Amino acid sequence: MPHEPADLDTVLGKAVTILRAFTVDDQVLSLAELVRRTGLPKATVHRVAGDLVTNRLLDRTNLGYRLSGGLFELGMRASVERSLLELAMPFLQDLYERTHETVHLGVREGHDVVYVAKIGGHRQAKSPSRPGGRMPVHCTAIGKVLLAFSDPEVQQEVLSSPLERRTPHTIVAPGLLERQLAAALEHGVAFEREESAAGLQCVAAPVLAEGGDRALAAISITGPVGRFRPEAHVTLVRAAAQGLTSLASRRRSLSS
Amino acid sequence: MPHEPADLDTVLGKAVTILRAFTVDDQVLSLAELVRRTGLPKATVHRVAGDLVTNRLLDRTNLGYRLSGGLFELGMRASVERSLLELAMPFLQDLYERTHETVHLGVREGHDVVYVAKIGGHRQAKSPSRPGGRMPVHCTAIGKVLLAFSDPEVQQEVLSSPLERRTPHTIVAPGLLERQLAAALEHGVAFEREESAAGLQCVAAPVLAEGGDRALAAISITGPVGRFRPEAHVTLVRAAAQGLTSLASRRRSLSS
DNA sequence: ACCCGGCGTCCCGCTGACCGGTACGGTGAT
DNA sequence: ATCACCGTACCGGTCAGCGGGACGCCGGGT
Repeated sequence: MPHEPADLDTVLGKAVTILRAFTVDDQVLSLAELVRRTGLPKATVHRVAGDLVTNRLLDRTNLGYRLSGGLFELGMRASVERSLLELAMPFLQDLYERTHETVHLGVREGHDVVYVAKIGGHRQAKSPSRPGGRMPVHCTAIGKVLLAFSDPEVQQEVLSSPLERRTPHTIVAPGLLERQLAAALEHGVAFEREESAAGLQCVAAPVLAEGGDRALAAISITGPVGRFRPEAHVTLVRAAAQGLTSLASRRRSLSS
Repeated sequence: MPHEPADLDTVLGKAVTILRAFTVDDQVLSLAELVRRTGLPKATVHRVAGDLVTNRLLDRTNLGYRLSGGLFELGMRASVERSLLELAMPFLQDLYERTHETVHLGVREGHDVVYVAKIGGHRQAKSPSRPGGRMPVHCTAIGKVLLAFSDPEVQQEVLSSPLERRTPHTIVAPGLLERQLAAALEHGVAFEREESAAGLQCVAAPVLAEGGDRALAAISITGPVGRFRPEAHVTLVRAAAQGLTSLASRRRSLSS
């Protein structure tokens, strides 16, 4: 259940509906555009958006509304991603410094992976991912490894739902995908070869929870097909992920 | 005007009041604790918090409520800090790699600086700053340089308000502070010597807006008193900040 | 055993905050 | 001029939200 449409019969529901109408690419939306996207009556959007502005969740510009800095502050206090980020930064840092390729940290949320951090230099491979952004689990290395180290039920849940094809190389056959998940579970790494975006390859390793069979998060290294061979970095990602795993086990940051 | 108390006579006001009751250190709050902090009636908090949970802005654990991952996603879409972060990462990255000291990116919001990013390694100097966190402008290098490159009115506004003393070295004399701001404006860098936390020093340089007289953000390098000399890194921060300045001028991400 | 303080949950009748159809003024394209 | 589309403002009906209060649960002090 990715998007429960939120309860539109309550102020709060309308408010978050409006907030969620903003995507990563659309930074600023006009009132009319908000009306279009949310399906709410114009007068309502006008009023609620106004309230959101006075409550500092939205900014008003001459071009329209946009998500405010206050919302950024709030989001950065979100406990799980916050502690994760804090613990992980040094490891991600190391990885970047040794490879100079793009490094990701992500968690699973439903059928998607949500990127918590992304580190890249000036010449980084141009990937569609963004911190706070989402990608389908089945077409990314991080997603696969997260799925491999999930409860079998959710794994089945994902595998049995229709798999979106992002590129010609995206794996949509559940059988093949299932075999890759098994391999990922066995070796503690997953790969991706141009399955989410053309010209990109990835390796990913899991950050494990206490028991060692469930993943809290995953780390990946991404590079362009030419210079970058995922196999060459297996030990590196795995080491980083394991380091983070042992560090995380010493902290409380889980729960349902 | 740091904290307009939000309108408590509206659902939305109550909701954000509850959300803002969470601080960086208090990741999970019980119902009772929320009641205490917000001053709202217990029944109200119970209901609104419940609504926030169904709207995926809060998580419910057996220990209490906490800010959810959905809020993190939302916050990462906030336009200004988002584009800033995206553009700045490579520069921050470079700075870290060359110095292996803690690197910050921050913006000003009222009398505080809000940290947008923080990069540090395993052995980083332990500073009180956190991404999404706040510090008073007058006791940090970033804050000073941001203030120096602000409208004179806001500068006066800050200088004429009581300045909190964080450490014995915190500058609370408006006169001295004013002189430092003038120097920062002239040289394009500001310093801090154990003014926000014991044992830490900083250099910061401004990322300038189109006109070149107002700062959008600032970059800083932080290190421990022993091995770290701020003066040694002046050219480095300044170069990074200028690089980012020219990059930012080619993008639309300002406005009031 | 007993009580007591603090917790989370639930109930329920009153009321004013929210709703959204409707109308108005401005602006740019045709 | 005309039109389409925008943002803004009004306003009366009604129902969602309100919060005092009561309840059951737990743990710790006596």
